[in-house]
Amino acid sequence: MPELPEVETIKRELEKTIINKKIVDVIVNNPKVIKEPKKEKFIKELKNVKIKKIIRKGKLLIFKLSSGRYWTVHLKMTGQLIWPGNAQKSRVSFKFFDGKILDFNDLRLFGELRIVDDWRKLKFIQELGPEPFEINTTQFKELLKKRKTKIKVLLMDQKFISGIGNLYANEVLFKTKIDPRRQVNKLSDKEKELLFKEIKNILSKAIKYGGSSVDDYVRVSGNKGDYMKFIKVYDRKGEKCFRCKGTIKRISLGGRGTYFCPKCQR
DNA sequence: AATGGGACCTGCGCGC
DNA sequence: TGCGCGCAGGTCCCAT
Repeated sequence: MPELPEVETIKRELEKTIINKKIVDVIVNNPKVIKEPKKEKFIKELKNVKIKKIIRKGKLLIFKLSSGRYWTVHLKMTGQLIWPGNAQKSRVSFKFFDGKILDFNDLRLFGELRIVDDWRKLKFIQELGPEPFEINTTQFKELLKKRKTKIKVLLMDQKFISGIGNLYANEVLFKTKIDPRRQVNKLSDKEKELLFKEIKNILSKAIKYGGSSVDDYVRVSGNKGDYMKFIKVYDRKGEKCFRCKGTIKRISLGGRGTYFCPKCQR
């Protein structure tokens, strides 16, 4: 599932391929992923404009166009951006002046494409919490104050902090030996500091290795990310804990699969 | 504010 | 072997 490191990887790779290139055609194989404006207008907005800049905010990719408007892409769970593509199994494809194609694939059709005047006005963006890299420890601890929910649910809440999804929430809590069910207000100062440090460490390392290819995520090239080999708990139900030889357990928190070691995560 | 549920989708893996 | 069901998770939305 694409989280901050995966989306950042895609952003960096696309910066090497489509910046300053003109889109000459848009092929829509399934209009469902186009959220605004309607298909015809969407195509018109992208035809004969260049991609000037790529921005990432949380898990959202934003392309600044030469028209001054913005094209946004949310990959949700199964979205992929592939270069060069072929428009064969894509939902929408973008043909550039040199004949090369960027594919937007999305098996489960949850992805969202938009053209907007200003991405900063999107409701999703306005409500988005800060990224871990935009705040310091003091601010992180301040955000946690007065919250009483389970720590794992809060880490995945994009309105609280943006960029962390299910996989990295599980990994960060394993690394810090914190039980995902712990109430936020019961965490010690030391635990909060450690948590914040490891959020940044793990996300940075995942970016360095090009993200984690679980489920459908792949890099722009179609290759898998390399962070897989560092994953300690995600999807390891019933297997031995790498740290204490306990058994990894799977429970549901916030409606999501939660993996942890009940023996060493307290 | 917290919690839990369903909705959106499709392919895969499990159990019978 | 084959079929049907539950599950996967990012986000929104609703009820309590």
